[in-house]
Amino acid sequence: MNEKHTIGGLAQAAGVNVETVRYYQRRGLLDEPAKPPGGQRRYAPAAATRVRFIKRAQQLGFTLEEVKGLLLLEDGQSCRETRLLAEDKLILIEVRIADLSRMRRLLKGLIAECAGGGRPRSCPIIATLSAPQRRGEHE
Amino acid sequence: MNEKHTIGGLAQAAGVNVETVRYYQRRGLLDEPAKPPGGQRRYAPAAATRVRFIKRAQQLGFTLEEVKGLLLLEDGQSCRETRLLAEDKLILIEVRIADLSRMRRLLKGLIAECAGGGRPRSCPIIATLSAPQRRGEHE
DNA sequence: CTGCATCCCGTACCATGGTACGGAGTCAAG
DNA sequence: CTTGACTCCGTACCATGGTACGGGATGCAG
Repeated sequence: MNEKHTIGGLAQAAGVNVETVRYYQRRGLLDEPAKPPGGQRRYAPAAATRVRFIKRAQQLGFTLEEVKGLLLLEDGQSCRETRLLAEDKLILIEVRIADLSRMRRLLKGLIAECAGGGRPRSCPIIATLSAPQRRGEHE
Repeated sequence: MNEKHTIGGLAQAAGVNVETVRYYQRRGLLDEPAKPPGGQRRYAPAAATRVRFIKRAQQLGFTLEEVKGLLLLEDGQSCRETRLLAEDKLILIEVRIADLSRMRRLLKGLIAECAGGGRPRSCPIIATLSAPQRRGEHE
């Protein structure tokens, strides 16, 4: 069961569409194993791992280009530049978390107010969130 | 300076392209003020606020359709259904935060390991992140 | 060795979130 | 009242991240 996959097997193992695998190959996120003369390609189990990683990273909001960068972390031999890359991504993630946390706080407040007494005044979320765009917060 | 804007002024005030404003109108996220017979539309300052809100929400990972939902929080008179909507969005945000937090933890670990001694073994991030996709975590 | 499932590969199409273009109308200064 | 900037509106185009399609080759079961 842990043998080398055909593209279909890989796709299934990784939980994606065959076309998606091909697409990742075209995009350079996954390399295409050499085709045995007049035959079909075979993928090592690691390929499935890689595809799953791509999917996870995407769910966290990275674009395929960014994921490509993340994948250098695995491929690159150079741990040094690799670490810098990871640090960049970390900052990116932290900014996103901070933004979302702010949004969460605001939403919670809104919900509490709404739940409070059903007062007829308009929910304050918009006014709050779109205030003069405090600089340096998520840019 | 706080007068009603033309579409260009609105776009500038909100920090977006004129075409984007039109696009939001087409998408129903912003309503188009009536055009005075044979003239040009004028937008209340609140429109800029709204556009800024849309942009912020997008940066937090909401699609325009979702933002449309969020905007009902402002538009809708009904605080009750509005609250339910907000609660849904809150859950969505919390899931995203949880995912990102996991990613952050992993990246931090990776960076620490890399920084540790420059050992030549491959960075463990990929293996870790793409582990058998523990179910119930971010689905 | 026949037949069905897959693979291969190129090309086309899709949704989302815009951006660009072009011709006609309008507004405001000089 | 001319000129230049802007508006209006429809339509076209763009990038991203895929998905679908179709014809020929291949693989594997019976």
